[in-house]
Amino acid sequence: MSPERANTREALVEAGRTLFARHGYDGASIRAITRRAHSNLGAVTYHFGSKKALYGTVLDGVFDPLRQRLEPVASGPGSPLERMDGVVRTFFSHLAENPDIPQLLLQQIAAGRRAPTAVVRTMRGILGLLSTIIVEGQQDGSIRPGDPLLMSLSVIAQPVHLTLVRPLARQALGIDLDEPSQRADLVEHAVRFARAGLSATESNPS
Amino acid sequence: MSPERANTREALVEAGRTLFARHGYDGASIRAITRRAHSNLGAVTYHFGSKKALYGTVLDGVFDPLRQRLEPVASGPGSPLERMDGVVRTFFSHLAENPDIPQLLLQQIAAGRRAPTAVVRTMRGILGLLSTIIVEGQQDGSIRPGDPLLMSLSVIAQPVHLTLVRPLARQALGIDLDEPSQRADLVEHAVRFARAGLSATESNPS
DNA sequence: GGGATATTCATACGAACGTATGAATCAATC
DNA sequence: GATTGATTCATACGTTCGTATGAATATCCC
Repeated sequence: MSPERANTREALVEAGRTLFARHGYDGASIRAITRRAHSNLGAVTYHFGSKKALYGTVLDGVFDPLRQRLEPVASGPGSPLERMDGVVRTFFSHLAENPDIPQLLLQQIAAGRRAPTAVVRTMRGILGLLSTIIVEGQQDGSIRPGDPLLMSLSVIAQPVHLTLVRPLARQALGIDLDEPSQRADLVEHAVRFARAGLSATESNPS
Repeated sequence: MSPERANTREALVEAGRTLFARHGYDGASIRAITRRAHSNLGAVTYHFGSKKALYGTVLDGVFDPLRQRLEPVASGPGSPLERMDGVVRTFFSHLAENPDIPQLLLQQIAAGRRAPTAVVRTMRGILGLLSTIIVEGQQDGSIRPGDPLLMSLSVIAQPVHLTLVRPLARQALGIDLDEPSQRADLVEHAVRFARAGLSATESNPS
């Protein structure tokens, strides 16, 4: 018997993660998911009760670790700007190591449906971490004034947007941001851009 | 007779724009589109030949005007940084006046399929405009060194990402970025963030 | 006003969808 | 080794999908 058959439930979650990310909730059929998991059409109904329940399980397993990984970086040692650099780098790394995450997030936004709790929880958590750093930096004078929440959104936009737009950039511009050296340049650029966007410089209009 | 019945083709494009934006290509059924256009199931096949052809027509009519509107702003008078501010503001305005655009772009990226020519053309055009400004600013010393293409992507990320993430922000954070005063703050923030991310010195005129 | 053309409309087809059902098979306990 | 519960599997149901077809109706030109 095949080795992965040992845990059908796990195989379904993994196949679901890949296919939900690739084709969205509606676009990923139970037939395709069970086929990819080397399982049977009835397996999703049996193990999860419904397609939607499988989707929720997939999201829980994918989004929570992201927040957990950013947390120590954000509240660790270093100046606010240094910690912010770390968050951006870690964000990039995590998205690169888990390519399904940005896709799932994208599919979720595109669907326009009410976001599952895992997504909301993660978003609140991450923006909270960043806002805390920014407020701290504003207090010690290293970060310029401004709404911490909006600034956090702009910072997050760097790794998220640049990761999401990758396939389009490849097709429209012919640049492959997955290629390691280009990717390193991309991360360095994003860190610098975010830092420049935040840091308090000599003069600032208020 | 109903007044809109005068031009079925137009009504189909409009209904298609709304529903493709709202539900994606696969999610917007011909039945829903023709129903919304107060037309008949066969109308899409008759006027466009296929669903895909209607989709292409919708994208052409939506993306080309964006580039055309940004062009005079980018190549108009003013310093590079000032023109960049103008581009960001104009981008926000255009997205706000045409709420289907970010949705359509999002659906397109989410689908992961090869992007239609209208999308590719618009993306190339806009990034070309921004890169030109940035190169110019780097030559006159007002914009810091760096890959002009990556910098352009980071600038674009501000209006695009902040517009796309709006519904999620409302649900997860309880902030309504559509509300006029909040929206004005958002635009001002994005302009400042982009400028700070680009500018070589801390010079902040006005 | 009548004949040609353009457009609308009702209907049909095969395919794919999520889910339900019940039999077949496996695993563990006694 | 039989029994029991967990899991797998084949199959069926009703719905919706994109497209095709041909009749019905509207529009236009002479």
